[in-house]
Amino acid sequence: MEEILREKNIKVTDTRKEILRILSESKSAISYNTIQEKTALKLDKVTVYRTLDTFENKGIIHSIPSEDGIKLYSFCKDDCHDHDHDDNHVHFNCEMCNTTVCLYHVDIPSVELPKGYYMHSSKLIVNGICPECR
Amino acid sequence: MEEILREKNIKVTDTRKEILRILSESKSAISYNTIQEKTALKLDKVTVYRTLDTFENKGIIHSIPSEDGIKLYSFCKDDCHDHDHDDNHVHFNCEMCNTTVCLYHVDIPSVELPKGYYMHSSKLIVNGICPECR
DNA sequence: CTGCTAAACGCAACTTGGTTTCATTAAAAA
DNA sequence: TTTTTAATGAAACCAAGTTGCGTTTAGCAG
Ligand SMILES: [Mn+2]
Ligand SMILES: [Mn+2]
Ligand SMILES: [Zn+2]
Ligand SMILES: [Zn+2]
Repeated sequence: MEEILREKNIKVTDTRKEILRILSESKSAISYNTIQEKTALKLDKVTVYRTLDTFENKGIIHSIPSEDGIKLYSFCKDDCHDHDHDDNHVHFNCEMCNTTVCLYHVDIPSVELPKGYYMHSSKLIVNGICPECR
Repeated sequence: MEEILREKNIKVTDTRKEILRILSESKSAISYNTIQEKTALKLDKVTVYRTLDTFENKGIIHSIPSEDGIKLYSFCKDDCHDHDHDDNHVHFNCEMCNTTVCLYHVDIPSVELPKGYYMHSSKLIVNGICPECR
């Protein structure tokens, strides 16, 4: 776990290790609030948000906007580098349990855009019912 | 314009006509703030938000979450009814001019989900460069 | 091991998009 | 024209996230 931080050349601190641990143990993408719920430590709000920003910029995690506008965070599985994420997988949001998971193995299909439009990236969020809630 | 309101069985008011006018004249999806910028009337914040909610619930407009978390609103072109939108088109966000447009003619492709997942709806947002900014 | 320094932290205060409450007004049906 | 019900508007509120700034500390050099 600490190795991830060392690899990315950022200082190893308790807060960072803790947030990394929580993220790594989570099966779904989680919010700032969930991180606070899951920790026994006293984590400062600003530090948590800054840590998440750092992780995202370093390509350790990526963020997904939830249905209600708040940001969810999830580990990057593929090779993501500084500011260069490779996360073109589909996200699934369950309408029952209201969790969002990364479907790392489901790629976003390419679409035919009208003339003149050029794609850099895309996000596909599928809403429905997850296996657990079925 | 007023006819839309009558059809949906909601009262015809100046605020509603104005917001409807601004939305109908806009080429891209717009935010609450843009509505305030484009009106000469003094529109109350609460009323505007409530109006947008009403319009969305009635199937007159639909909302798209922008990159930075705020809600954008755009006319529904197809047959949308109360709480039953039929807006499975792609949205395009231009990274240069930072506008989001509905690509009404580009359908969201279907994806093969892992076993146990059931889809109700999906949202696909493509980021890139629009024709004007090319 | 001991400084040194840039990076990280932490508190308070702030910003912002959006909502709640509740009293007042007005559209439109009777 | 009256009545009813939906819509409005002002104030206060809320929650997610940010800014400013002084303090601490990880990790490197000596
Ligand atoms: Mn993901
Ligand atoms: Mn649209
Ligand atoms: Zn579920
Ligand atoms: Zn553009």
